[in-house]
Amino acid sequence: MPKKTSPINVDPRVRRTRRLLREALVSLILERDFASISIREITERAEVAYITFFRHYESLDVLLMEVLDEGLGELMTRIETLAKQSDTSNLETEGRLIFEYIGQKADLFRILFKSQSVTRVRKKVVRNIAAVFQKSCLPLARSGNQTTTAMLSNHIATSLLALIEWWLDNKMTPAPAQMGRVYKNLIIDSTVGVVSTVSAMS
Amino acid sequence: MPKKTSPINVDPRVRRTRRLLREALVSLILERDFASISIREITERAEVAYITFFRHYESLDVLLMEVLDEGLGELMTRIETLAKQSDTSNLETEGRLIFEYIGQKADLFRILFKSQSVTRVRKKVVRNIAAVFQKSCLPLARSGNQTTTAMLSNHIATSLLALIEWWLDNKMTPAPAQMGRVYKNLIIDSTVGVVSTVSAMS
DNA sequence: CCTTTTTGTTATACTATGTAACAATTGTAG
DNA sequence: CTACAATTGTTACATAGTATAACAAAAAGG
Repeated sequence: MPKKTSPINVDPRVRRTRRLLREALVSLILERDFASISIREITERAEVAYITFFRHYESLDVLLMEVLDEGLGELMTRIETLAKQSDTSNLETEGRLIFEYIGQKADLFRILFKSQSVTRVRKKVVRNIAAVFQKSCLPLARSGNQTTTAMLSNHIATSLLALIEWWLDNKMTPAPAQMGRVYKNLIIDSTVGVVSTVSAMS
Repeated sequence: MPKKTSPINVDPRVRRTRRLLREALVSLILERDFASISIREITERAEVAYITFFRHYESLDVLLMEVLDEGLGELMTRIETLAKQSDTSNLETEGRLIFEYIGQKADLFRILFKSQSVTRVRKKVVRNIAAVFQKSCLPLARSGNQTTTAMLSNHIATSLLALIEWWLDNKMTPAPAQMGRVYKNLIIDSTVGVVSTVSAMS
């Protein structure tokens, strides 16, 4: 197995520097606007030389991407198992698990939604989630129309993200168990319920 | 009637300058990223002195706000009439009118969704739309729970915006008439349908 | 312990923001 | 038409951030 995929052979100084820069960006972005954060400020908080930043990242956006990728990968795998559920009770349970997970990594998701100038990242996340539902969610695939399935999976993806964002803004109430029910009823069931109606379009 | 609300008494040079700056920003933002656009570039394209920008706007964001406010006001009034519809056929018709209107002012809405660093503007728009539905959409108000109505109106607002964004990205197909039906079935009816189920939460 | 790699220090070029003083132009009122 | 007022243009300058380079210092690895 190749060692390049899981870089454990990295110089400890490099690991330390990159970790310090990530942590500095996270702590800053939770304080104020992403747009107002400079590379100088990040390196100062990380207690690292200014030029060191450019030895690891070509831009601020790349660092932000790395920070988000830290946790979004796990979210995607959870959403995949979510999308494959067809049983009613499992659907609700998996919905609960998603919101419990988000509650644990709340800081990370606050960054995803809060940081301005990451519309691009958000769109990418929406596309990924929509693709997962388009593949895995069987009731949607049953409607022959290509445009319809694309539109409905986009609806599910954006609705899920919007629900997560609202939940974070609403101090994470109601509890995850109730949010799991909301996910099932409001997002999945109601969308699946209109497949036959909407897919009758030309 | 006060003249301050509709400033017709403005110096024609001021009107001209502000119009040139708005047009320059719009043409630039449709070409590339908002983040990469500088004030210098805007003033050059507008054929206006650099310092003149600061005589009218305190920042680039303020100019962007003015550009968006040009057209979003009309959208909001249309959405208000949309939210008040309870008749089934009217719901579909008003949905069609919304998408016809968006098709006409497509450039403006592309700016709303495309321009990075306007997450703040987007959130504000969502809040405004959600407030309209929370007030006007009677079936939602029937559920006593305050949290539920806030969540559902947020769901409608974000779903509508996401559907508009998807429609613009999809080259404005299907036609507005079909999108009107989608609006009715996917966003309104399915949301109203789960009110009783979801509002049974604590 | 010696070599390699990484990091820190310092200097520099470049670009953009934002302000100020003064001249030139344009609009307006008499 | 003229004189006054307001706006705009020109030039200069202070500040801040990006990005790169050369060389010294420190840390990692054999």
